[in-house]
Amino acid sequence: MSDSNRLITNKTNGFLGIHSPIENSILQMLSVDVQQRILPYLELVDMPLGKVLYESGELLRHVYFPTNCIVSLLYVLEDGASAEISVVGHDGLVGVSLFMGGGSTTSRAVVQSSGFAYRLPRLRIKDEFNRHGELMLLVLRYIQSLLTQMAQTAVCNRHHNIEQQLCRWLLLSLDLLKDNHLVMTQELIANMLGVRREGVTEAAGCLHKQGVIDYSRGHIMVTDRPKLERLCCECYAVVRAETARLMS
Amino acid sequence: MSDSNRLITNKTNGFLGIHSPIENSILQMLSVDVQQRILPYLELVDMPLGKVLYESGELLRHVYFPTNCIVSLLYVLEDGASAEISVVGHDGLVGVSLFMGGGSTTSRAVVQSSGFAYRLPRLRIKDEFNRHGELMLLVLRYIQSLLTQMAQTAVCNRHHNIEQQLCRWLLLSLDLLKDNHLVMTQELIANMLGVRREGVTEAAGCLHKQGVIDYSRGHIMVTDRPKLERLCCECYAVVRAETARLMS
DNA sequence: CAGGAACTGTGCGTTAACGCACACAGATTC
DNA sequence: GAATCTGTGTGCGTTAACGCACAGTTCCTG
Repeated sequence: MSDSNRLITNKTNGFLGIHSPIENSILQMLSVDVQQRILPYLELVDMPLGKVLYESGELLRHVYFPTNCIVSLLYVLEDGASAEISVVGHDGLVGVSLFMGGGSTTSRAVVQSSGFAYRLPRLRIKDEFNRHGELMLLVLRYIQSLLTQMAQTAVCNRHHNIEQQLCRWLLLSLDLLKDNHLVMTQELIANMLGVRREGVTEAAGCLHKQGVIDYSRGHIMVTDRPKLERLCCECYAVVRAETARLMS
Repeated sequence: MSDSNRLITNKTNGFLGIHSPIENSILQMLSVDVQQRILPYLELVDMPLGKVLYESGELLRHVYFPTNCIVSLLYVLEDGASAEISVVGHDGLVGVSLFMGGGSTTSRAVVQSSGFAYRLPRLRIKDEFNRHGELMLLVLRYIQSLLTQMAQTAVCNRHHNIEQQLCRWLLLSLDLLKDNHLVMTQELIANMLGVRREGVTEAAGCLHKQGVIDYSRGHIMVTDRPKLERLCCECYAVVRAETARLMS
């Protein structure tokens, strides 16, 4: 893991120059006023694959605004079984429980796709939230979209098969990336979906046969997105529409 | 349904006298100041079994503070399949999306156990929320406990069997009632859990054989709660602990 | 009190996902 | 280029839940 981290850092350092906080939708939607208040405290951080932003029950120290990375919120059971309940990218932020008074959650936040994020110390973001201005309104709306995503995931877990869920997962991830290329093993996807690795292999095989995706050894390319959407259950469209309504 | 509604109303009218807003934890936790502001607009409403407070996508007109009733938040799929993602009683409120700016959610709220609730018109509660005082802080903490409950439900759906989930459901419902008696058919429980009615029948039969519950025709009595907790998956305890931490 | 509705019990065959074991192939290391 | 590691493919038997059909039982209603 440490080797791949170093690799990612080296490879991506070159992009530091083009990075800007406005690559995150929430930061971008703030007025110049607010931006000027928080910009001095924003810190650009590397988000290598597998990095854990916080563990269940742990006090949150920062709120993260992803730019080109993806973060998964995972619930892990005592026996190690897990399930992803939400996925956050440039359209959101990680650490909502800071705003709600809990200071911690029962979930774990893990980087699912490497990249960068801006982060702000706990106290700074709380100060801004406590002005009860734009940031608060935005965050509240974002929390509602989070609720929607979690609820839809719960129903999807219950009623839809692995292939449908894989489609949903691919589409949600794809929306957070610039291209149609995912760096992700089937093993990790299985952890996210809370199913067996073999189940993902089979589902991915089906999608490949139908000409929807290509993949090999930790790389997935979506080659026919429209078809992917047709094969998917309704859950993706519901989440997408509600998120658009709330965050537009 | 209309007949049973009338019956419930008649039976419970006698209790109207002892009803008070402070039977709802959130209303009770508010200072006299806030209470005095909102009390004039609080309306005691009958909550008969099956009453729908709002449908998916519908604009919310009131926020409800249950006293002795239980409300389920259900997600319903296009094909009619459903799953309960949260259950609300005297410890919470129904209609959080009013506070978050959405005005509606993709879920449906249904009375799962008849009783009463106090409700407040949309604009009144928004006014109070916008003072950014106690009510806001309480609501935010409540929203976080809701997030926890939803997430745990999602994981439980994925990894635990029907019997364990039934135990969780029974315990969560029991905590919201004064006694150990539930008025609920296996058919309805199946809808909540998103499983077959026969599956619930089988699980309930197992619990009965083990001396944990008695039931017949829409009535369930929990006779050995400690044992019920032992048979349950961890999900109940996690939710309960986190709710206690947040709302104490 | 007869008829019907609502609720629960039971017994199939079917299916999706599981757990496990192992084979195979691309990538990395020495 | 041999050894090794990581990621993927595959083939079992097993299991939990499903879908369906129907029987039995209690309760309500006319």
